[in-house]
Amino acid sequence: MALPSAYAAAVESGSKDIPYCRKQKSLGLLCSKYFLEPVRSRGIETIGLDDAASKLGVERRRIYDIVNVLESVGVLSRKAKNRYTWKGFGAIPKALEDLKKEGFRENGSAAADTSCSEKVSDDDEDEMCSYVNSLSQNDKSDSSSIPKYAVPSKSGDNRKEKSLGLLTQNFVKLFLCTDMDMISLDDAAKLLLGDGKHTSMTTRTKVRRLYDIANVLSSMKFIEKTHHPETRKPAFRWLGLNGKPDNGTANSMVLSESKKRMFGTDLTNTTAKRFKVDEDAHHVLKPHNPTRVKHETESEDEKTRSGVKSYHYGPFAPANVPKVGSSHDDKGKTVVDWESLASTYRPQYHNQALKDLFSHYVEAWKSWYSEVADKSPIQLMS
DNA sequence: TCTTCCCGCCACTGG
DNA sequence: CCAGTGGCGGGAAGA
Repeated sequence: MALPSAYAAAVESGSKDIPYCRKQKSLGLLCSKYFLEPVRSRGIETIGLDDAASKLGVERRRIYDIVNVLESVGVLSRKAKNRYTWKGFGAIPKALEDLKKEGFRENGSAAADTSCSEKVSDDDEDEMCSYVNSLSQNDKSDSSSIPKYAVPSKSGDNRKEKSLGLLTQNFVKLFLCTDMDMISLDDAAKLLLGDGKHTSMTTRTKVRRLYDIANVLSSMKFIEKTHHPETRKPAFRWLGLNGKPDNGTANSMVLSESKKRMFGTDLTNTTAKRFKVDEDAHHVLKPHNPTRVKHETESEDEKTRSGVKSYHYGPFAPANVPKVGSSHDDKGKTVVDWESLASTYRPQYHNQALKDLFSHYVEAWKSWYSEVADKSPIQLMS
């Protein structure tokens, strides 16, 4: 039953010296305590919310939070009222792949935005705006291993638009579809979930939610908290499938996590050195592996473009792939003509804060890019 | 003090 | 109508 609170209950029952510790109640801890650790030893089955709540000694409300983010990453799926099915970590690669594709696809239709009035001159910025802007839109793609928070009907459904699940997916997309490798929740909050136009959720609230999300994603080793090398500001860095609890089959991390951190690296500070590109840039995230954008690993048309001075690389460019057939062909070639697409979609932006933020990122990217461009061709082993 | 983020009220939802 | 869900933001623990 939904005991009000383990703490309160304990107090009532007489155990006078229970040292309430907030950290023992953190979503991340709860998540690993009940969902992650045990699940590996016990068989794949279904999960009951009540069971979880009582076992963890927390109120039901908390379980919803955890379950929502787990579901948005494919680990769980709602089966029925009070019941969730454990999909397992094996479902993650597919889910991430879907999210990534979805992210790129959304980008394509972003141009159909409601109010495109302002015309900015800086192209790169436009692309970034385009991408992130689209994150706040609902989509209706056909992939299906992850819950779709669609139904962009009328004004009434703000509920879903603000859901923790959607926020989680968009947060993850930020890493998957962008070369951002590290970002502060504050920036993420600014970037995600609407541009304030219609969404009334305040940044502060969004940040609170992002903390919730970050906690459970951390417990799953999707991300890790660190500090910006220079600023010391706290930020989260993407680990992807590398830190994932081994699921037996080692192939899970092969696809989908084409770029980013190489295997074995445990984050501790493996890539820190790479972050020394621009001193004058105060941004938090670091672009890297610009050419490695397509979700497939094979291609190597990188050098083809690396000489050009354009920044129309993938992650921020719309990628509405022509797409063969219809359903899922995980192996589709996502080679797109970024250049032309980029000039086709000229999204607008009307949020000073975001513009500033983007200028930031763009600058960072540019300096990094140019440096790498004429220094040596990117070479990453695979 | 500033950051992190748990708690639980209460509005929605769907059965 | 009611039980299940889950936004949302106050405010307290932690650093």
